[in-house]
Amino acid sequence: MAVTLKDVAADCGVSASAVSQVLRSHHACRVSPAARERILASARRLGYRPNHISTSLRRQRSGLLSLILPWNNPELMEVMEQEAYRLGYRLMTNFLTRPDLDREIALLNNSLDWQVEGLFWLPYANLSAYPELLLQRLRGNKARLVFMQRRLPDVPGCLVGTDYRQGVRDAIAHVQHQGYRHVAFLGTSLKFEIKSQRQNYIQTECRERGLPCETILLDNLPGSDASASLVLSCLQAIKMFPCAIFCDNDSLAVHAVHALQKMNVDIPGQVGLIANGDQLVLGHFRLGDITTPSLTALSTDYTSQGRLAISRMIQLLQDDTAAPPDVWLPLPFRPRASTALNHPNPTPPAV
Amino acid sequence: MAVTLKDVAADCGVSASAVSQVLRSHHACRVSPAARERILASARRLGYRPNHISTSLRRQRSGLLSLILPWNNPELMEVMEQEAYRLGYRLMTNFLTRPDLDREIALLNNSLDWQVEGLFWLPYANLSAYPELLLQRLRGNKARLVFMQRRLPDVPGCLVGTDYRQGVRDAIAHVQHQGYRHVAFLGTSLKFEIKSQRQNYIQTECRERGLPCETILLDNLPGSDASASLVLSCLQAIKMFPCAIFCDNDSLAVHAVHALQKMNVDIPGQVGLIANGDQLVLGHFRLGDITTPSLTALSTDYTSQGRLAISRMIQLLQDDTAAPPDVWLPLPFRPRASTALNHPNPTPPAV
DNA sequence: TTGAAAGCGCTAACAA
DNA sequence: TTGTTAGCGCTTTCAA
Repeated sequence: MAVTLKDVAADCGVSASAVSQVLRSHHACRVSPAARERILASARRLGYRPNHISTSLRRQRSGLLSLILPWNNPELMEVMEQEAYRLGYRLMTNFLTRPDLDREIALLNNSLDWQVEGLFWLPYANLSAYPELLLQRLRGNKARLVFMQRRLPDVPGCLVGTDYRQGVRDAIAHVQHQGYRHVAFLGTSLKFEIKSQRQNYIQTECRERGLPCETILLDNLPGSDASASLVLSCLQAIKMFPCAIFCDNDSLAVHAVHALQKMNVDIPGQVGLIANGDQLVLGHFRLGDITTPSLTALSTDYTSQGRLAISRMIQLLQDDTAAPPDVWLPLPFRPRASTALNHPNPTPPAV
Repeated sequence: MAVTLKDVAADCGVSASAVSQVLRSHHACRVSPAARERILASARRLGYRPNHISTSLRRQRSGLLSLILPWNNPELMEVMEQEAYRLGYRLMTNFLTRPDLDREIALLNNSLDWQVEGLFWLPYANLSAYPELLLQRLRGNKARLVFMQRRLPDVPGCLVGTDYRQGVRDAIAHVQHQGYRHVAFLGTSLKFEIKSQRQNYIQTECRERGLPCETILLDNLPGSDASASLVLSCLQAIKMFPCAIFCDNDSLAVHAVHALQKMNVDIPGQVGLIANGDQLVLGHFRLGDITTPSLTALSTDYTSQGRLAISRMIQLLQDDTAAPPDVWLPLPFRPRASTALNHPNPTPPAV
């Protein structure tokens, strides 16, 4: 069906190796100009296209990279895919929207089965959760590994992440300065290391600044009707007003807005809201700019992170020697309306 | 480096083909139980994993599918990837956020070079824009084609789309019933067939219902600061109030909300807003539920569309004979606050 | 300057 | 029940 090297060779009466030389070699031209011309003409006329499967097998080099993340991140996907493509690689992307360890493992194995040259990975679980066989493959020096945000111990590779500590510091300083006298952390109770890390940063920062800090953990991932229980948990946990609630992701923040508004709680007067993520939505807008009130947020710069991850990968791929050092990108803090306190002495809402 | 069939064969003293039989054959067990056990044990112990590149080459069957769309659609990607995976295929996804014909062509060719078995594609340009070589490859009966929303003539394949006609009909009926006396279509002036199709539907429907209808086309894609010019175009085009503006995509709708609010135009009192798309955002929310006011919208059901596209592809892959018929999914209309007119005799805004 | 040959890892037909 | 063989399409020595 498809036109192969052999077809081109037969068409212009040379050997397959000559055709391969002319069509695919970047450096040398050990073929006579005349033959060269004939080969190029034949190839064009027949519509020859190289078969990536066979070149990958022969060269032992697939040109594939794989991205595996525990959530759907269009912004990161887009920039990484484009950068990879620009540099001659093809990125296979997989998002695990819900926690699903089996699928995560299957995807990692499948990627490795496809002989990917590199893997971008934000591991959802801890080291012990992954099968030994998989870890062996990962440790075997074949595929390069760039961890996104969180590294697995004892697995070689470098890391590109976002530095939450400074972001949290900025956020807490801001809300204290605005006059909030209480802080609450609103998260999900999933055992996911990064999340508890953020929680710790917030608690530490509040302690140092003498701000009381409550923690509210929701049992299940917020579905579309989780708002009611959410607002109740929020308000019950709040002892002093005005209170600033740090929502551990954008989704929680939107839920909180809806829920608080339904109960006529004044944002930012009685409750201030800080979102973590501030995702790019529709390619143009940050989530925090779309809601009413607009949401004060820690807005992770996934475009930079993605670009950096790719360049780190290229480094790993090019010289086998030293892994480049981990990078932690700064996390911009964006104050918006949801924490612009203008009630010096607010009254607590009637719960 | 990696453990191959040969390694396993050598390890337990049988031939490679025996190992292949035991490890990879689904049907027969022509190998003695004893040998079988030894092989399985060796494979497990050595951590054998099949090389997808070589099996694909040998079997002439890659198990790859490719999705190429002219915009970033996380919802569609997620459902299609999962469905494909469930059915034993691996989906490679590529989004072209900005119009980029060269990249689109390159991605199509690259997918075919990888010997994908099927291609899901929403062509951005018209037939004549694509090189003849590419069209030949697409017409050659190798890779199956499922067009998303829009088909290219003279290229075999089936289609899965959304039926805008009924959706538009519902929307226009709704705004007329709400009391809007004028309609405006707000779109981008990109030459993209689907868009002008929607525009036509709206104009036709308005004509039949005796509603005057203006068209506003923006020259460039809306960037973050396009709002000002946008609102001006809108308001200048409006001759009668209250006016319902049909925004051809979510992004335009959000821009319109911002712009109109900045100019103190009352939504829905003076201007009603209808969004097309109503994308799922953060996996939980529809865009129209996040904004204030909430946006009346035509909300495309990408989850159904994706699932259907995959099942169509499987049909194409399984029997070569007849292409399944095209499908047009119904397009749910969701009235929300942005068209809930409550001013019977509104005054025009001061422009 | 060229072609023959070997082989990447695997599978499937064939022969033993 | 098994091993041998011949490739899939391509690249890269090696010998002519």
